Amino acid sequence: MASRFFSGDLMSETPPSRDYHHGDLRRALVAAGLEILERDGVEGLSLRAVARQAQVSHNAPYHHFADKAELLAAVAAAGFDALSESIAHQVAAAPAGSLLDGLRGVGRGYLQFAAARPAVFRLMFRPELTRPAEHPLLKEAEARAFGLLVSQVAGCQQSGDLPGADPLPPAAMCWSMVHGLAVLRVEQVLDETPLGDLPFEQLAAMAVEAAIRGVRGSMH
Amino acid sequence: MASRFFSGDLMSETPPSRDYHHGDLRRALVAAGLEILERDGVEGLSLRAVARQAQVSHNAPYHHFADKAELLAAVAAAGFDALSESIAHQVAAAPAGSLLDGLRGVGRGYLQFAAARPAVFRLMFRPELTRPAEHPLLKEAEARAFGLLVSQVAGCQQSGDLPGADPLPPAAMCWSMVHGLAVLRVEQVLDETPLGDLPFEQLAAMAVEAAIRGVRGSMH
DNA sequence: ACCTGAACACCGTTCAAGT
DNA sequence: ACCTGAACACCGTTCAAGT
Repeated sequence: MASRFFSGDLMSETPPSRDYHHGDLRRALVAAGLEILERDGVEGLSLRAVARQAQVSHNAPYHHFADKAELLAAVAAAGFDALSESIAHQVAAAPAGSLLDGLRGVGRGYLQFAAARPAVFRLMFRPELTRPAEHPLLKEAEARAFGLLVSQVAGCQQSGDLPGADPLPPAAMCWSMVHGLAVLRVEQVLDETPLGDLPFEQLAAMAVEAAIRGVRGSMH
Repeated sequence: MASRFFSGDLMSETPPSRDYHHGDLRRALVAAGLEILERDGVEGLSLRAVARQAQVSHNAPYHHFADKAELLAAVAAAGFDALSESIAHQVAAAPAGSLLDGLRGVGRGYLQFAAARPAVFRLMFRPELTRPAEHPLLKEAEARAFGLLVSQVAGCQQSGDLPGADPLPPAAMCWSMVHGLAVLRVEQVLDETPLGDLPFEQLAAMAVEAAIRGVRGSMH
């Protein structure tokens, strides 16, 4: 990166394209996509806009991605990795006393990520834009994030803090609860109801507790 | 001035061409939008495609809607009315014993609607396409559906089946739980996880029960 | 209350011809 | 591993001129 000097003129004579020619453009395009998401949201995320943001021609992306969906899948995969980080961070910060606190951390990390990066979160759950079935890297990133939840649930089951042996059904319930609130938030649906007056932090805490309670009941 | 005669005209009795010229095109466009949703999903729902489906020129919709968002808002409003019907139907079919059964009916009606009409459901929660803040008819249809949930929760609180006096927080929790599962379903996210093997009907029943349990706990 | 038809800027995608 | 530049079909939106 030290080879780039912009000092003043954006269109300098010495091309900083050395890095690009060695395969860095792929990463640059993903980074450009994330920047556009933060600035303009999913609506502004066109292939051509990403190319402009990365300062390459509008068809340069086709050397690294088969089509728009493949590019957006890479951006969404980066989003799922960031989500996994957010979850892992909250799990690590949870008190070590009860294993349920680790599960609470999963929910907090999920909701905090959605609130902090709503545009990325929205892209992550727009399969018509990312076509996950065709993009293993995205499915794997998705599976890693989901695995954090499942392993926490399984841990709670082994310690007896949660009933049952199969972690998938209770994990699905926890995911649904927390995902539902996250979606209502990032789509700004709550703003259009009387719920808009309630602080999101409070709703988030309630959702995490309600999910735990809902899942502690018998799930035969 | 040739009048139009359709052999299978669903809105019979009055001459179709006069209806169009007296404002029936609005309804025809909404119906066309719903048909396109069923056939091609949200992705196929362009203004021009709706006009084609209604057999009018591509700019005819502008006589009834300011722009694409206003048309889609009308389609989404029809969707929320259908959701309200689905909820009301399930509430009415619930056993009259416990008021909690009415609340269970709300959840069942919501999830059944999402599973039966996924494309309409997806449009309903795409505010970037419908701009609800600018379209009172949509917000009102949304409020009617949400009101069915809130009034059921309030009833349960008055009968002592649910704790608390303010129905909004528990309503938000129930909504989040059921909405989350609905979204994971209509976006086909469950298909990409091990959860795809579980039958949706079973997940739906579990979600409704988990929501009730989660909300019966103390919600200070 | 519509119609046809043209136009504009934008999009995803595909070329052809270069460095 | 890129570039320019053109092209295509599609889109939302706005005209102009008609019935």
